[in-house]
Amino acid sequence: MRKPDPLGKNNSNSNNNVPSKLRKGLWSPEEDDKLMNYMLNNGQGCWSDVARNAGLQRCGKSCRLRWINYLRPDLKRGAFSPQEEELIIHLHSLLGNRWSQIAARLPGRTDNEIKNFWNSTIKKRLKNLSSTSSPNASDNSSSEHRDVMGGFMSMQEQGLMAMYNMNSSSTSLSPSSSSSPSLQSMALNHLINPLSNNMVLEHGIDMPSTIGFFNSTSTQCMNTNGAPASVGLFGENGTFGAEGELFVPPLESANFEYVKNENTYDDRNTNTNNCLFSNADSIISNNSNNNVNKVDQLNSGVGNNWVGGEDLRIGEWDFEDLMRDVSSFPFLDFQVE
DNA sequence: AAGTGGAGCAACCGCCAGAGC
DNA sequence: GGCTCTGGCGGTTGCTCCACT
Repeated sequence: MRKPDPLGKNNSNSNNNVPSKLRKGLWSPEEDDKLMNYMLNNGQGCWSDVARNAGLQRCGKSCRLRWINYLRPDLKRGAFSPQEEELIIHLHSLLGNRWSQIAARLPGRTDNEIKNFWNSTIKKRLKNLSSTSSPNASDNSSSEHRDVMGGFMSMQEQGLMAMYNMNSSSTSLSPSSSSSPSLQSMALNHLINPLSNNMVLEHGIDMPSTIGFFNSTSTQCMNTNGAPASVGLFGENGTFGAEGELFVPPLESANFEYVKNENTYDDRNTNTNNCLFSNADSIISNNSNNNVNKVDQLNSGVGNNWVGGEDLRIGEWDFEDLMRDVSSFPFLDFQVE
């Protein structure tokens, strides 16, 4: 961690337009208080205005980061649960280093947090595993393999680990070393037909019949065989999904307003809001309203909407369902460059 | 007790995209 | 179309803590 820079000496800011008096380094408790109070009273606006109006000698970007990664009231603190770890691995295998999109599916977690966790912990485990695995890891005689998290690896992951092992001699095991999709993502992509927006899974990957996905041009939630899935149909008014059924939104879906127990959730402006809803009462499409988040909505969480008053919490998710569905869900918004 | 190295993590850096002029 | 500003994102840095020797 960096020391606070009370005199603002260390000021080679990347933004050349920022005056040199701006502070850098660790945030002091006083600065945190200022920013927190300002955000709670005024809500999010232009971040450079936030910095100025809150009386902070910080650039807007710094304020934004501090708020998103540390001060936001809906942040979940503490160690990652095994379920979260497993979900991160699954999502990373699908999305690569798209931390913000991974974070969008982990309520209360930030992209920075997940990125740090991956780089410091999971990557190391994968590396250790790849270095200790036999070179013939792709020769899977058994149907199930224990993965690094102690759970059973999916078919995709077994193949991915095989790719890891096959490539470990020629690459530096760097799924996070570039902005391109990770090795896992690339491996996974081999399992997905890239020619169709419907992305039919190949090679006998099992697709749960009760879960569908959205193609990029229609609102129809499809099954792998092209038939409508049993959940996830958008209606003309944007509502969909029977109560109690699992809905998995597409990554780059339209903005939604999540309504639960009369608490309206303003899900705009930030793409850290998309969540997997296991028991949403209703979800209303919300494409037109670009209002700025307001204080009362901030109090119920800008970014992810999982705060003290909300009765839907991470620990209450059906992670078993979540993992099963996510692991086989062909998210549509990523491409292999 | 002192030194050392790794782990964890907050924050910065640099790039990019979109909006506005 | 070009420029500037702003927000967002992924990669990286560097500081602190802590276990180990």
